[in-house]
Amino acid sequence: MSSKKEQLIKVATDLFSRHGFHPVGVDRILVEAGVARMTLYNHFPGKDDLISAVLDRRYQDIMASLRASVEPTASAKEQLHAIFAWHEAWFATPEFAGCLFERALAEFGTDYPKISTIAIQYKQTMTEWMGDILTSLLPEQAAARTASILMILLDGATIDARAFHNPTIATRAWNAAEVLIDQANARQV
Amino acid sequence: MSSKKEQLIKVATDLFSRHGFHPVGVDRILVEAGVARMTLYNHFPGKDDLISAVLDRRYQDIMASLRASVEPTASAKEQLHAIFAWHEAWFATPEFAGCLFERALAEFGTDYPKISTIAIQYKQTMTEWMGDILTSLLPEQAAARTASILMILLDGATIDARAFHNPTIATRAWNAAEVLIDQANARQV
DNA sequence: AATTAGATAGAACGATCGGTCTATATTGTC
DNA sequence: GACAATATAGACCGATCGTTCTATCTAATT
Repeated sequence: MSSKKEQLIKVATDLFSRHGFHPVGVDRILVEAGVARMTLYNHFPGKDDLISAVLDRRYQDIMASLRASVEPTASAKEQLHAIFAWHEAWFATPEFAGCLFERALAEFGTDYPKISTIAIQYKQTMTEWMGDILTSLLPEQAAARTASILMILLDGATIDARAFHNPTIATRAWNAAEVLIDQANARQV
Repeated sequence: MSSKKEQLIKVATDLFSRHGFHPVGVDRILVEAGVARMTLYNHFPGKDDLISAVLDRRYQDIMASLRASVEPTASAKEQLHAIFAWHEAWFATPEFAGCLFERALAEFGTDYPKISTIAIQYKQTMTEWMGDILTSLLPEQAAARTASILMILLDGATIDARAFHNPTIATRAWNAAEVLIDQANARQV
């Protein structure tokens, strides 16, 4: 894989994260990456596709990092707790600026499938994953239902952590998640 | 108040909601509003201030609509349920495109105080309001803690409702909220 | 009827946008 | 050392950006 292409994705990810997708022009990416104009357009048909590549890379990085932080032999609740803890650590990161998928969705809406598809897929993958973990505790339907609530909690926590500059919101979200899991579990016995 | 100014705010709100803040140029707003260029700049120093005005208006409209949908004599849970029900109705609206405050925050970050302040204030007002309602059920600290969870649920539900085109997520969020309120209430007795 | 404030159309500003083209230079492979 | 692929700098494209200016016109107030 070309190192120039890697460099472009890396720099673009950083700039988009810091300033958003629309405000960052192609020129700025080129200068900051130290890459010639045509090199970008040889690797990507256009800016849209660079954004797609950035989101795609981000998707793979995040999922790998998340999966690495979850011990597969641990209990369901421990696994889910690890996911929430991963988010708290992320929120505390100095470069944290919200979820790039959410922001892409916010800027482009669902009208640009090339961009919005990845954002939605991320959400679905996360929900399904948590649903799978929950099947060891709950029947399938309840697991799916609870997983979608956990996703709401994660998304809401991510939003509020950025708005309030408060990483500990993840802990609060996990406390709520634990109550909901226990309650779903108790009800089902 | 000038009808032209009103017209500008109204049309800008519509366009920003549909396409985002950056992609909508001043020209487009002018054409769609049927207003001359200088009329806009006589009412607003610049596009930023028009965005501010749009968010400010939105803030007042939403709060008024929300407050009108909540029966002040009802029980705490009924009042909170009304807030969630309001969101569900909103999600089901054909023009629903996420929360404009969230999207402003996503596009501009916290670097533009003129814009981000209103978005954050909205979140704070909502959280405090729900906290106030909860004080009839819970001690002050528990009320504040629970309110911030309810805010997370509302924000997460708003995000996911747009991403999944699924208004019923509000009901799911309310079910979770009810469990959490009851649990906080039971623990405290 | 005179005055004043607000709105009008439209040209123009410099800056930036995403994208194309060309011609030269560098690189890695056989 | 030859060859093919990749990267380079930089001019250039038309379009759009937010904003300013001028000069005319309309509407309300006195």
